[in-house]
Amino acid sequence: MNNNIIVRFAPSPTGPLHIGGARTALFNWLFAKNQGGLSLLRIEDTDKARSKKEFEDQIIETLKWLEINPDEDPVKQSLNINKHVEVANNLLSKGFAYKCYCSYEELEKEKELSKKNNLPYVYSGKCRESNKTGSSFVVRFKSKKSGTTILNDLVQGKIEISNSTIEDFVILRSDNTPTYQLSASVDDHLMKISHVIRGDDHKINTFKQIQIFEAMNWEIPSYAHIPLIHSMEGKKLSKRDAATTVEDYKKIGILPESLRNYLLRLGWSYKDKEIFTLKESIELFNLEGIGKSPSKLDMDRVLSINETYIKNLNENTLFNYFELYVTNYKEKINDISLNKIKTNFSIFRNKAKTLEDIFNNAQFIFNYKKINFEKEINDSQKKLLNLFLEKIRPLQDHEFDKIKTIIEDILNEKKIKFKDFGQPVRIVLTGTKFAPSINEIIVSLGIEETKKRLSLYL
RNA sequence: GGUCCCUUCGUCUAUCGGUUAGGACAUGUGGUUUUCAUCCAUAAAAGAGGGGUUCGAUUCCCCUAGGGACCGCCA
Repeated sequence: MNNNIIVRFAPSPTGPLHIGGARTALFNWLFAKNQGGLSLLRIEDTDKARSKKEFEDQIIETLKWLEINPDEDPVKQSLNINKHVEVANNLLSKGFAYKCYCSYEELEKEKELSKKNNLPYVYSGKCRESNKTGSSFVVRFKSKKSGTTILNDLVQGKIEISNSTIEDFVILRSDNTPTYQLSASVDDHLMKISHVIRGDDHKINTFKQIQIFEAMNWEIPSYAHIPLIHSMEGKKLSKRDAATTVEDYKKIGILPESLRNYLLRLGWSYKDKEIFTLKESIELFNLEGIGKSPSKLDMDRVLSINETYIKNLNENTLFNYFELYVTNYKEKINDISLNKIKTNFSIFRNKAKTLEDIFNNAQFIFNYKKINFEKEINDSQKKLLNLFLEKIRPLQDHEFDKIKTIIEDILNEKKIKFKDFGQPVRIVLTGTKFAPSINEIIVSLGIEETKKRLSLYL
């Protein structure tokens, strides 16, 4: 165990876990596992208005589903607020921060003015030197005004920024609560985080947080900013886009290992390898393999990878997934039908891309409806069905192997092709043209049910 | 608008100065098949543009163009 390597995934519980967050969590977790370090989960719930317990639970639950399990119990940032305030006051007394009495209206005016003049808005910092007092104030960090700061990002490489572009950011709100910049810095320090792996959208924040670290004389962690996941339109993924939350994928029957595998290969690669077991991904993952450009979500690829896992997973494991999926997202299947599905599971899984496909493929077992007879079946087909029924009437469930001969006899007798026989039988037995082979249908239904369904039409 | 980042087939990506620029998904075609699917084979498909450096650039540098992120008392 390498105790020097500690990473964290720090979502805010303001919505369900989305796909970008899941990937960040995965990369953090894989990095820690690969390095023999520690992977922690910190719930950033300092925004009281938007944070919800249900989302916190949802995020933890979803990570569990993906088998991205933190090495320690989740930490709630809100429980640490006293420490954050303490640091703010410390900064204040050391002269690294100051009280700002500017009113909301005052700042709005400044913003408007710079917008009008087409200038970038940066807080003027006028309260730094003024002796203004008042009842309401925020605490701002004294950002460096000159020089440049270099961030050696583990993914992006060297990033140099002019300090003057970083404003005196707020670290304590007027209600004396800490802002994100402060809380994140303090907690990263307290939790001894060695590597901060997060989305690219945090890059500017890093320059702010580094200054807090420097002021407090804390050791600065390493940073890795991973490119964002874009929608098909090439924009940052938003709630409006389709399939943005992990739940969206769960709902259509994507397996956790498939989603993990897909997410791993989205923005990271190892040679030509596409399919990674969990063990392999831990062994092979590294920050160097992360690309620099944002990548787009591709549902076709998700489905394709899922199909690979559906085809290759051990049958019991897959059936357990299926059962769980049905209880969570579909109407209950009665025990007899479920058992039929289980004993003939390979029939249904072989033509499925998702668990939902398996469910749909097996529908004819538990959700059989008599079809519009007149429309689909003509008289000669009806005679065929009758003949077939008569021939299989004496059969028992263990005599499936005789069906093949019976069908061959009928084909010879009537001098027809299999298609002419198969089509009506398939429709009558399943209610759809797209179903497994006749043999498989009969085996999965059982002889009695087959007879029953055939006689419905005679 | 300012700051920063990015740019190889439609998509995810390989290439760490010399390759017929490779793979996967999707797509087209053909074959297997008891419908549908699977499976197999095969095809088409890419270095944004312009300058350098170099014997040689997709690869290194610069410019242009395009795209993106950030610019909250949200995180």
